[in-house]
Amino acid sequence: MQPSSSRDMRILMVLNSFFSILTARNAAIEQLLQHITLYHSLSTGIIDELHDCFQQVILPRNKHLVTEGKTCRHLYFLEKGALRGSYNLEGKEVTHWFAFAPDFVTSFHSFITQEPAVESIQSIEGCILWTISKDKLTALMNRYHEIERIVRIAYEGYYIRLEDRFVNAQFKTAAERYQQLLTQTPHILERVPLGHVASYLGISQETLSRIRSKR
Amino acid sequence: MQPSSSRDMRILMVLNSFFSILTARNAAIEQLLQHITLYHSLSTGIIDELHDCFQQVILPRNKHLVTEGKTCRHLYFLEKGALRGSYNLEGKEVTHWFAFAPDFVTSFHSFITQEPAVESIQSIEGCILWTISKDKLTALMNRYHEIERIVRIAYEGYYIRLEDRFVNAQFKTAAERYQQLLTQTPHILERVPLGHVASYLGISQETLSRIRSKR
DNA sequence: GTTATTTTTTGACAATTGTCAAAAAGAAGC
DNA sequence: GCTTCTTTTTGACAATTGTCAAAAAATAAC
Repeated sequence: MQPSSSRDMRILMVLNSFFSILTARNAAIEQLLQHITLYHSLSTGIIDELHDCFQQVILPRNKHLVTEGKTCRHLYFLEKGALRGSYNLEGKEVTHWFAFAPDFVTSFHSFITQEPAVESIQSIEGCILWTISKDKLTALMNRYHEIERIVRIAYEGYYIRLEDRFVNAQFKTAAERYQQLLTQTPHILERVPLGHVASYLGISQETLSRIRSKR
Repeated sequence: MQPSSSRDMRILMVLNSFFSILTARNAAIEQLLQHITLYHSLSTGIIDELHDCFQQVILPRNKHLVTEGKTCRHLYFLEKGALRGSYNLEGKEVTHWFAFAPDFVTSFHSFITQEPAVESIQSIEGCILWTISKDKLTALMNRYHEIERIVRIAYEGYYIRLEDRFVNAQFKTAAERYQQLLTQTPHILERVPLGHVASYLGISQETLSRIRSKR
């Protein structure tokens, strides 16, 4: 038995986990920064501010991030994992979107209007998120034209994405929508149970099952 | 016969029409400015710039503003009249939105990405519009944080509007969608032929007719 | 490996909505 | 007024999709 070695070992483990948290933290916010850079370059002053404004959130599987009826005061960056936004429609819970890392997520209607959310957001995998309050984001946008621009550009992208889904929902048949899912976002099928995919496509689970069996 | 009086008359008429154009022009851009103010207040320097950047367009009834396949390089403010955005879906032309003055209009996908438009925009009434090119708008956004902000806020509003329509298209029945049209946007029925309203609601004209007759 | 639990598929039938064709109603031109 | 053109409604039938119930398959728990 070697007490000192055992003690060293424990210290090392503690230090190790400490550093891994730190480095994980840094690596993580780096991912957020890198994602933002896709929209627009960032000046160094702003990078420091962003470090201060975003906080990490760990969300286990099948937990609520946003609950129907409560006002959503935060924007989230999904670094790892997957989420779904769902509606309560006459007692039935329907999925209307999925988010996969890396992406920004919130209950947009509630976040924008600051009215109670009509949708819920819950994790379908264990998630790592970074969150910023609406107040802080607004302050950042007031102070930095650059941030306002990033948010504007982000909205453009989210608008187009939504428009595409609207046109599909309105004018395409169930089979066509499934076909498009297969070609454009096949990863959804690999990470989400079919029941959720069905309501995401706006059809019943049985119909989706039959569409799938026909080829 | 009184030549001088007649000449005076002619001069007066010319002057009159000149002034009426000017005042009409001013009144019109005032409407645009006032509409923008709903999003955010404007400082005086910017107001002058906006006068220079926007140009008036008169569009008679049933004319194209944006044509499928051409890239849309302009944003429009609809001061008077009504427009519809339509898709060519396997030979059939379907309406996916209406715009009524006052509102901003463009083929968003094309305007944002600068790819060829998949939709057309045409007037369903005689229209007065004010147009600004994407280049000029970008320049304005670069120069004025304020303009960037207005655009960002505008996108928020348009996003919410679209989200609402998406949820309806995806999760509500034809009758429910018609009912919502009746309560939320009844003016559409008064200004648009039923065939267009039907595809706007994502149903056939015959089905819409039957829904209407049932109450 | 066996047992529970969850997810997916299948069958039978009903409801909704679409399609095609024709009639009726309304608006516009003369 | 009458005629022409457009818009809206109606009828008959087909196609699509939903609902309920049960079986089969897959996954998780022990």
